[in-house]
Amino acid sequence: MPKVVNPEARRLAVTEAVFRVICRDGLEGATLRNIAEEAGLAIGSVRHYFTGHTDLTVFALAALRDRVTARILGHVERLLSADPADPTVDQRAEVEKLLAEFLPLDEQRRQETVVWLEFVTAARTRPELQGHARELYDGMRMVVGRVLDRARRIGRLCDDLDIAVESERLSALLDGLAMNAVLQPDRLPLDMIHRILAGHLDSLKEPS
Amino acid sequence: MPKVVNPEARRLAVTEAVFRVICRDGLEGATLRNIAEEAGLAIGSVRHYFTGHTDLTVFALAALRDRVTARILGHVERLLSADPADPTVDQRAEVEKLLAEFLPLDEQRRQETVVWLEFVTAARTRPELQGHARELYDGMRMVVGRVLDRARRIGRLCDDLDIAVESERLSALLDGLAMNAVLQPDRLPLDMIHRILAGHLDSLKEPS
DNA sequence: CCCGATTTAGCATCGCTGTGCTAAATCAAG
DNA sequence: CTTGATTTAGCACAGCGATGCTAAATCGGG
Repeated sequence: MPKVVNPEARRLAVTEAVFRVICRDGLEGATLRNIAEEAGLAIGSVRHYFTGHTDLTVFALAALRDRVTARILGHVERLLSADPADPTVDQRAEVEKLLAEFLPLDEQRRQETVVWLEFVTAARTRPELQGHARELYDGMRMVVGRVLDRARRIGRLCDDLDIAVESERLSALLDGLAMNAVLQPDRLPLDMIHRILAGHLDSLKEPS
Repeated sequence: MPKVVNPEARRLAVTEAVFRVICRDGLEGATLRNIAEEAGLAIGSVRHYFTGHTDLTVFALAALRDRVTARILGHVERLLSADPADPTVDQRAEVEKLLAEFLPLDEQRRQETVVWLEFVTAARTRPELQGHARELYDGMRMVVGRVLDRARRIGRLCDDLDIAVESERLSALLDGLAMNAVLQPDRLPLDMIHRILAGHLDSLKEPS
């Protein structure tokens, strides 16, 4: 009987409007009115799918987490299931490709990085965001840790390195690069980012 | 004839109230009302020293830049003027101490780091903050670059490293560490931060 | 004492926010 | 076509923001 609409699709559409607004005006500018306008809806319509501003914000952060997780996990599967002895796959290149997924190297990842930065900084003073923000933090450490674990297993990681420390160091480097690439794009061109990541991986590998 | 008051001191006092409010509630909570209350003044009094909210914000960012610059520059002078041949000074330890000044290892630096993070992320969408934010960015690169330059001159830097790349890599690592230490203090304890920095410096030094 | 520039305080306005609530529009089923 | 649940739209309100403007309080000099 009712007008038929896919509610989940609507929520996703609104969520993408949220991302665009945050990218343009920051989380501070992500008001219900701005979001509704960006989504091409009336404010009342948006409120039909989200009980309030907090709900919408938390939902958007969860959606970001899902998006990032899905994108990264694809690469993780591909890397971790690869045969270390297969000469046709360049293990080092695969690792570099995987880790580059955490960096804003194209428009999609740039948008995700901006939204991520806005959310995690806001989470410091907004308890309702802390949970998902921490999930993003932990998820990244988990992935980086697995990559280093695997490198050690196949004998490509320098022996005198502590994986716990190196995992945190590499993660912090990626976070810092992502942040600076987004905040000062003029000062940090893409090829410099690539060279930094490559140089860091070089410093981790077992001299052969 | 007038009531005598040191205006500059007043402005500084208000600025410190701004820092405290940003630390507690984020830049979003740094409204004239909140700041005036934190400073123990009436809103009208604050407005006597700052023409508006924008002025106050920009002034506070400039004050942060001055504070950080002054603190770092002291260490820089001490390090750069030290005699490389003097066996009583541990060059490596001095460098580590200098770079640690960029990290939130005590309450003062923690507050500065929080305020820094709030400002630089906000500067992305607020043109009036871009200038000082960029000065902070460039200042850090300059200091780190000088440290690496000096290390190379005294033969303590691995020969096959590019200073421009390593300067940016170390800066990004410090930024990432600072950010994560402030946003996820539970996950990144102080001794881990020290071990990461120490490990990074180890990876840069010329094997002797 | 008292004058007056400086400093402090506060009122009034306007714009924007989130949100409770109501009402209209839509469209598949009967 | 009629029906009615779903969806869309929007009004009204209270709260908080910045800010133009006015008025009171302060206190060193004459």
